[in-house]
Amino acid sequence: MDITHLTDSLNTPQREAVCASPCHQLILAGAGSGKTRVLVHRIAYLIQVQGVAPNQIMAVTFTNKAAREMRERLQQLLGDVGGPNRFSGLWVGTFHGIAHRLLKMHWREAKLPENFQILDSDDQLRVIKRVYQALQIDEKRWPHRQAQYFINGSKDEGLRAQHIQDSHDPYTTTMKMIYSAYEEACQNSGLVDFAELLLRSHELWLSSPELLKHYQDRFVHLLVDEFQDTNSVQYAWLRVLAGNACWVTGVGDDDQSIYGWRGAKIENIQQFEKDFSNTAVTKLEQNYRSTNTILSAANAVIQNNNSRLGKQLWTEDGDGDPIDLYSAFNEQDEARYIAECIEQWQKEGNSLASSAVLYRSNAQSRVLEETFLREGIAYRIYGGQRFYERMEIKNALAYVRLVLNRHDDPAFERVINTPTRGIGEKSLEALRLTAREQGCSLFDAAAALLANNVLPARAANCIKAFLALLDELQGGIDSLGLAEQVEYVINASGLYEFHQKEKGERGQARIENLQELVNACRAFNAEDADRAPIAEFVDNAALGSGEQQADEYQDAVQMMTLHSAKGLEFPLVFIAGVEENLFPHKMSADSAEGLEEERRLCYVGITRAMKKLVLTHAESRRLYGSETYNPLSRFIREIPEKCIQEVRLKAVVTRPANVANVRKDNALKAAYSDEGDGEFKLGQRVAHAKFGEGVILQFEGRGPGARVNVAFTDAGSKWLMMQYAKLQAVER
DNA sequence: TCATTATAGCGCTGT
DNA sequence: GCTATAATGA
Repeated sequence: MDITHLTDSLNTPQREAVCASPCHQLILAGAGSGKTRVLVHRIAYLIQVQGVAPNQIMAVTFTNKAAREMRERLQQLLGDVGGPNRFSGLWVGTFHGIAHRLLKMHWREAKLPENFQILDSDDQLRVIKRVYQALQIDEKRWPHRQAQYFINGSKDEGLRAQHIQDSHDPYTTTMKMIYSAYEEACQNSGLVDFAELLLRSHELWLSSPELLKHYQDRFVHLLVDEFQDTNSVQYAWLRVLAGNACWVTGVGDDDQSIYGWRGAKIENIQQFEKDFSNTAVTKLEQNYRSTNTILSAANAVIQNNNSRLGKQLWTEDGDGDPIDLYSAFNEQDEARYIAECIEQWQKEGNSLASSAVLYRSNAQSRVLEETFLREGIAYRIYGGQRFYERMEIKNALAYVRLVLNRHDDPAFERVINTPTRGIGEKSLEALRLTAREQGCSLFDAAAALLANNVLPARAANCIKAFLALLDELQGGIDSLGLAEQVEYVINASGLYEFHQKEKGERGQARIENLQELVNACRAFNAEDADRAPIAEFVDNAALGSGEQQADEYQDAVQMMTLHSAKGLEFPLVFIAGVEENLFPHKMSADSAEGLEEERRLCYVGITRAMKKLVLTHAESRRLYGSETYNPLSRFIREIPEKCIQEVRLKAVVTRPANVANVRKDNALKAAYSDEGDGEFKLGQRVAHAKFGEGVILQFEGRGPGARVNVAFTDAGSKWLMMQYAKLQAVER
């Protein structure tokens, strides 16, 4: 058989991995070394050359994005070979998605109600808060977040509350108590959080040997992407499923392990070779993505980490452009510089979508966003406040969830008084109390209280009306299509009207989001014929796989955190806020492991860039309300000097830059051309009678009508008319 | 008793 | 900045 289409485009180590005879494989693939390509070609090879049936293969990823990409690339490779269903039965999905699928199919064995719902971390926190109330725990002494962290951390390690060692310290005792009550609350309401999906499906293997046997017999090849991100439960889950007769392929890069805080264990890579005998190890070190300069920087940075398996990326590509380093006065100036560079990039004939701005924390996106908006640069933000996490969307979905499962307490609490219908804290407290005493759901409690006639008339009427509404919703969605169902729920619940009455642009935005939700329903393709599409839609929303937004195809600058950039590549990459306390983040600075993880994150960021990398930092930054002055990130000093060129505005070069070549590139000409009037320059420190001292960021126009943008120390940044502002130059 | 409005406290990364 | 609580008004 002709297999050139599978091997043509591969280098020697890649080809060896793809064409290996059945065996356990560990592929250590550096950034940009063609990891996904190898994985996809390997699957195609198994099917087309080794005759493995598609339904004997499972491929697991971490993000929905990666799963989607793998599916698409498989389709490209195999699509025309054997008709549309050529690889039906092949399982491609995220750990969470596959675990969810298993639990849905085997809910009885997993001891879950058939219509169990997924809890996102927001919902989870709500449940925890309710547990605090029930147990009368002081949230001042034990912050809610701490309990959430404890619960998730325990689950990631495969530990139930009962497995937590009893000890005499109050911390463990309290946490164990909370964990235990939380488990009970979830079980009673049929709720499953993210970590629970994994833990539960692992327990499913252990408690149902015949079920496990079925899947062990079925899957002959197990392929796992981003292996360095697996946590203890995921690894245990894999090992059990693999059994003794399954070939496991792990693909990963220890240098890109950035989810330690979520329980990921790099050690799993080392453990792999011990647990699966005769593992063939392949290293992919040739990089096809970046210039030599970018790779040198990445290699130099990551070399400062101690615990590494050891890899050195190389490329046949030339040196390319140096890495630019821009020192901004503040975050406004930083954003302005980035916007200018992007405009220049676009003028040179590049698309906006070929550029990306990466940052350590989502809070940084706001200033960038405002600047892009002002400059008319289209942008698209990934992550941050996600669509399905918006309040109005969660409210709408809560109604849907209640229709599907009335015992879903978090959903019940969320909407019982949204829109306001006269059921306040007092009534709710009565419901909670009954639910707690009876060990039943809030819904049952409401019904019971009404039946017993123990509520004040007014509250009783309101609750009665709410329950009637639920009935009405349930009746109303029969025989409607998915989108119409959701539309109906939004209208009949009064949510639409509620948000319409909200003042300001906020309400308008929420209405638009709700409409967007209906659109998303319309575009949704249900896959599981056995389930109501609406139920599947809600689960999908909770698992975050509906992440596509409306403007997906618009040409726009891509903005995201460094974490969510993993696996992506862009010709032009900005990393903003390369400062101590921000990157590396101050929360990670006190531990060696924390710092090494930050460094790996930096490595991930650098290696996203194909042609050009720009690093920016701000000398002063307004963060969380107060002004901060952060020194340059240590990571910058770890990059060889020859790779970097410092870009500074002429106006503020008061001391010689310590890097040889200070460049006057095209992007900066725009800045030079508007140098302003006479004594005032960009970066000039000025004083204003009312606003105090500040720094000039930008000029617009000339003569008496000219305007100037000044970032004031106390008053924030303002646009002022030159002729009225009466600015005084301040000598530094 | 509930709804609305003003103020204090807290903040990383994400399935 | 946003959310959770406290104080105020209906």
